[in-house]
Amino acid sequence: MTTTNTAEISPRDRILEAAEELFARRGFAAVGISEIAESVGMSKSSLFHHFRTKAQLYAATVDRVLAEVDLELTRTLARGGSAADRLDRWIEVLIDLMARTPAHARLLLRSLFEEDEISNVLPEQQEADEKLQRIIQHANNVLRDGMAQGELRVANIPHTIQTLIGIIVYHFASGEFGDELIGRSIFHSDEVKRRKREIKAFLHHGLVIERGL
Amino acid sequence: MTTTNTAEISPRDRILEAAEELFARRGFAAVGISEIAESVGMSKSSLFHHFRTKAQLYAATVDRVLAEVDLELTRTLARGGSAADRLDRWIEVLIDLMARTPAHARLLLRSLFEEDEISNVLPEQQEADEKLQRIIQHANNVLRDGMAQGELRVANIPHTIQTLIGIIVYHFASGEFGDELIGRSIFHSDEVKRRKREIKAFLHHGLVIERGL
DNA sequence: GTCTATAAACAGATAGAC
DNA sequence: GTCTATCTGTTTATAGAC
Repeated sequence: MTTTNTAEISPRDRILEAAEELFARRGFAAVGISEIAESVGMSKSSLFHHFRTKAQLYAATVDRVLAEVDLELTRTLARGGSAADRLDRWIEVLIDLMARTPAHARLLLRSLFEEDEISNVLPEQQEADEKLQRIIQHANNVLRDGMAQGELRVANIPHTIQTLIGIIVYHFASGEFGDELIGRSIFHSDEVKRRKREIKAFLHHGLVIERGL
Repeated sequence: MTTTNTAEISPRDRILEAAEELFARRGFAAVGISEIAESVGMSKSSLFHHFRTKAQLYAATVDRVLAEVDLELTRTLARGGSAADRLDRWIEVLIDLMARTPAHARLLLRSLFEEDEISNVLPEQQEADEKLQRIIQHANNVLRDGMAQGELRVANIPHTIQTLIGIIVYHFASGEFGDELIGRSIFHSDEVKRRKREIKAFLHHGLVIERGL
């Protein structure tokens, strides 16, 4: 058994994990390299051996999250089914991912609404962008199919995607505010289940009761 | 006519306006005092004459946004009407506010999902918190009334509030990503109208068409 | 691959003149 | 109320030993 034991976590991945936790919570600018190094139990210099700049580390961190999201969504959609079923699974998988790794939700929200905090020409940044495009394309395809086949109400697709992101990603990124509003941790198992039920009910019935019925 | 001419904007407000624009776009940590000072055409020291610390300036900036949101929501809800009508107006007013001042949406989203980036004991922070509580309480009241009177489907109220925030605030805070997804500026007048229509349709009909109908 | 030491730039904040 | 000059600490990043 040499150093290529797959059971051991590489220094690179330990750094990425610590970086995700910190960047997710406080954002790129508020987190120092020394803080990440301390959290992972290394010196700053060792960290710079694995990532040349802070920006590159951040981009790699975001890329890693988007890769996981893209992978799981691609996998569940490949199973096929009706558009309504695939939409259900797209939502379910995304929620499970956010609920399992709270840092993912926050970092994903940051990657959506923070203006490019970093140079924008890093290869890691471009790869992350492509993954984000694929994630959105998945939703696009499902919604298009569902509307074409009469399973979904005809609506503006990009706006519908924004609505889905807002309903799912914002909620699980809302941290202390969300906890206080909901009354307990938004990541509590029962509360995650409740979120799924509430979203499903919203998608099926809306909120306002039609007077004409 | 002395220096108390109300038509002139006070240095304090000019600072707050410049700070909002910068903090909204890049967050507390990424914006330097000198940058704000330069943007407003002052030296750092002059800025420190009006606000003792950067944290206090940030808290005052957030407080100012929440005060405007709270004021407009309180005003529109005071006009009364059915719960469904008041919900419509709560949404309409919030959207108009976000659409009119893009920085508001981003700063509001930050105040919701960023963990207290500042000391948490500043009076400005506490005032902002109270305003946020009032904004949420408005939604709480409207939803409670609507469900009690059969105008709204019975749903979990905190989760419904999270859904409304996600649908409205996240969308208008989504910046470049939103623009790219939608295909033009999310703040374009027609696109804001479309957002209102899409949200209203979602609230009235959901997204999924029931097979049993 | 990890470390100590350090460079170079910049941050928030203060002193004190005008 | 605004300025210039400065203090003090921290930042990202590098040099070079082991």
